Amino acid sequence: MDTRDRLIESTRELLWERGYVGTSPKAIQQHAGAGQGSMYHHFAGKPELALAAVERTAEALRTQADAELSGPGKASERIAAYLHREREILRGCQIGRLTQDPEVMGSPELRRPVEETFDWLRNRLAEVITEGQADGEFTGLDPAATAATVVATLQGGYVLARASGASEGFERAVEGVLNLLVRRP
Amino acid sequence: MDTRDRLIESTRELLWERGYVGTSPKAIQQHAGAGQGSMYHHFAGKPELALAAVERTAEALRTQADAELSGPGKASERIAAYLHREREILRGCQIGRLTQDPEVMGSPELRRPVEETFDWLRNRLAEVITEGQADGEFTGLDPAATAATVVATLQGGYVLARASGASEGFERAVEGVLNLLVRRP
DNA sequence: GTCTATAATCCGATAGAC
DNA sequence: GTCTATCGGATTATAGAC
Repeated sequence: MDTRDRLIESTRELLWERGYVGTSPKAIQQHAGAGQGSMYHHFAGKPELALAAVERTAEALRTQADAELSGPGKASERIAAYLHREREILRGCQIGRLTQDPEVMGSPELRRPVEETFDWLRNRLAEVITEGQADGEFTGLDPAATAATVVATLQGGYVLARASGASEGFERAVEGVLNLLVRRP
Repeated sequence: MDTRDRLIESTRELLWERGYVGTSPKAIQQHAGAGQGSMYHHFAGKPELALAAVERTAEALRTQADAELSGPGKASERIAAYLHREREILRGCQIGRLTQDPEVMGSPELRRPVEETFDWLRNRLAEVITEGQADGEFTGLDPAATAATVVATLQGGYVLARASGASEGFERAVEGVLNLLVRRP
């Protein structure tokens, strides 16, 4: 991994941990083992570096999600697999946390990959729900609204877990939405 | 409103907008129309002022939520009223946003009111769900898990709305979870 | 490409006059 | 109580040597 790559990876890590406002160029340089001159040779400044990091993270998240959602099994099984995927729950969502950052949301460039990621995820989940309905699952549900609920449960599950410092809140929320989706009396 | 109060209210506003890391004492002073000496006369520093602000916000949130959840109507109607309450959706949740702040979560004092707020809300919602089950609603659902899902949907709804810069994502998520809860075929 | 030096500004806080 | 002055350190760069 060359210096440019280490800078991007360090930025991804620090954005996840501390957000954009809380991440300084100096901290990135130290984490990457690079000097100031090196960072400013590869990137014009903090915003450009953050954009490279966010875009890489967004693509990784999409790839991971699609692996579960386009895998084998019934629609409900694929959604359950996605929700139960191994996650670093207490660290939160790498993309979702950026929505709390005023400087990210205030920059159209930095915000675009965040918006696109959630748009993609909601659409993909709605497709899977529609596929399930063709098999007799999820009867009577609106795919778009239900997809939004599933994504929101995930994002909110991270909030509950971080609030209590334990993953239990996340797991309860996921258990609850799966019961609502699948075990419909 | 005296100076001390204006400092607390300004801190509440800025914590909501920019979080703890993104809020400087200087910004608080300017927002409150107070000088440095004035702020440091009333509070030992930024952490003490933030604690006063967070505690006041937590209590306000609890009071608001309890007004809907302990109001008139069936359990499902009270939950719907709570979810449909007027909110400044694009500004996000004043308490939930703090879970993304590493310095808040790293301070046991600042984190306690955040954790207590979510504990209280989950418990209160679980009680309401249990009341509904006594009336034949929510059959077959686990109250604790379902309560976690409802709270997570709200918190995640804010994330979806902020990601797209429009409240539609929030409203979809709420619509989806209410359909799952109430219109159970 | 990477390094060190330098700089203007801001940060969180203290001191002391009024 | 509130104000201004001041502080040491961090931030976000730029300049220029190597």
